[in-house]
Amino acid sequence: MPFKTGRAFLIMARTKDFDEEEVLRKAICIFWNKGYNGTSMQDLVDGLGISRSSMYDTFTDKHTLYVKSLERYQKAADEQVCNLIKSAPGAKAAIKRLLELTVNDLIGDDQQKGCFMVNAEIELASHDDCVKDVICRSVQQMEEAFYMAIVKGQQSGEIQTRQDARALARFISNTIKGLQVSAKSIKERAFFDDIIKTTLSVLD
Amino acid sequence: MPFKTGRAFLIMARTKDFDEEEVLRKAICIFWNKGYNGTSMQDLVDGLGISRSSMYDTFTDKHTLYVKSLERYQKAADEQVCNLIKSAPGAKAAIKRLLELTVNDLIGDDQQKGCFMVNAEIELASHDDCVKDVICRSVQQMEEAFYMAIVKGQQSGEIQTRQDARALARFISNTIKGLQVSAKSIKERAFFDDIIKTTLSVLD
DNA sequence: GACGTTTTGGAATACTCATTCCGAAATAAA
DNA sequence: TTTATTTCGGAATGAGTATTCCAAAACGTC
Repeated sequence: MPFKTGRAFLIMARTKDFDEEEVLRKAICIFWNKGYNGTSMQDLVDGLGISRSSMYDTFTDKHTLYVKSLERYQKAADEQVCNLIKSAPGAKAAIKRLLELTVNDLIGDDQQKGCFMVNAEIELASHDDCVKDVICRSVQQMEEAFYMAIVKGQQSGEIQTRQDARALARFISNTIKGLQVSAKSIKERAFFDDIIKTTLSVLD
Repeated sequence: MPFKTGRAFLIMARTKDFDEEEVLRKAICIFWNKGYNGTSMQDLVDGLGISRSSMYDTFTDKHTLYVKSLERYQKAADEQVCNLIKSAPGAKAAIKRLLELTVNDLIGDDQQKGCFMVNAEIELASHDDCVKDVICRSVQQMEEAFYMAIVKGQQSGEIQTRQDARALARFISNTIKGLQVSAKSIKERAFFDDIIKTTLSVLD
């Protein structure tokens, strides 16, 4: 009972030694690298820098921590994409920059983690409804962001109108997913550049 | 010692109760559905229809069985693609049919297993050199099959020559990988049709 | 500084995992 | 049928798993 009755004054106790957000960032990296089934609670204890009890106390259990990590990653990724699209001079430039940045990040990662969202989709989407929901939200948001950018691009004449904007948005999303898979085993930039170049040609 | 010395006559013993190939087919399905880390030896004992000791006796251990399953799957998939390309009337028709067949298989699978090769690439390629080798061989063979078909298509004037054949082959491979990821959480045909349609438009 | 509460580290628990082992059953040739 | 050998089923092993528990340390308020 943290409150005293009568004169209601709070009795505080020991404060948390760690920053929950920072721990979550570390958890993301671990799950991202080794997957859900590939990560043990011991791995997390070793990597998060907090004790087992603090972990369970703060994040309930492994599954809850995983989903929370995934949601956090999804939110950050979505914001990044939206900001990039907003700040770019036009729709085509936005998509070009996004593809290039994605490949840069993928290639630059020595651990070859790929994309946390894609990794989760492959490992768990068909067996874990909770994870599936996060994935579907992410797919939806991504598609919608591309869709709106492409519609604008088509209105301004920057992007061809032979294909409808929805199809183009899905096509771009699909290309990105493919890149994120290949980055798991391939590191040669030329390989990715070929795909980016060909993909962008569809918009002309 | 199965051989007697002197007059070299073989002494035979009990024969295996199961067909190794058939067991391997079952193993493929189980690993394909649940992944390497998600599959326990108990799952395999239950699913393969042979005893634990027969499993270890025939396939050494879990990892060996997994790699053998993956190799078998890879070989069958490669043959299927090559046959399809050979039998199709032209390069463009071959690629179109391949994309459509792939999506049909993906959507038709109630378990939403996706592609065993892609699943393995995501789960293990960056941590398991043995698996990585199988993946890379598969990627290479697939790209090469597309490359040769596309070169022919370009020579016959069926496929545009603005992009080089290597880039187009990689682009098609990448599209397929994307589809195989999305099939893990999406089942609406329209979604996949949009991507196929847009992808094929690149060849015109 | 003392009290009441929370956090913390690490031991303890209960379970599942991959792998090994062993005795009994099966089989082909002698 | 006997013999030599292998397969087979299931129990046994030992390491690794997620989770719980507890006593001691930490801290804000009194």
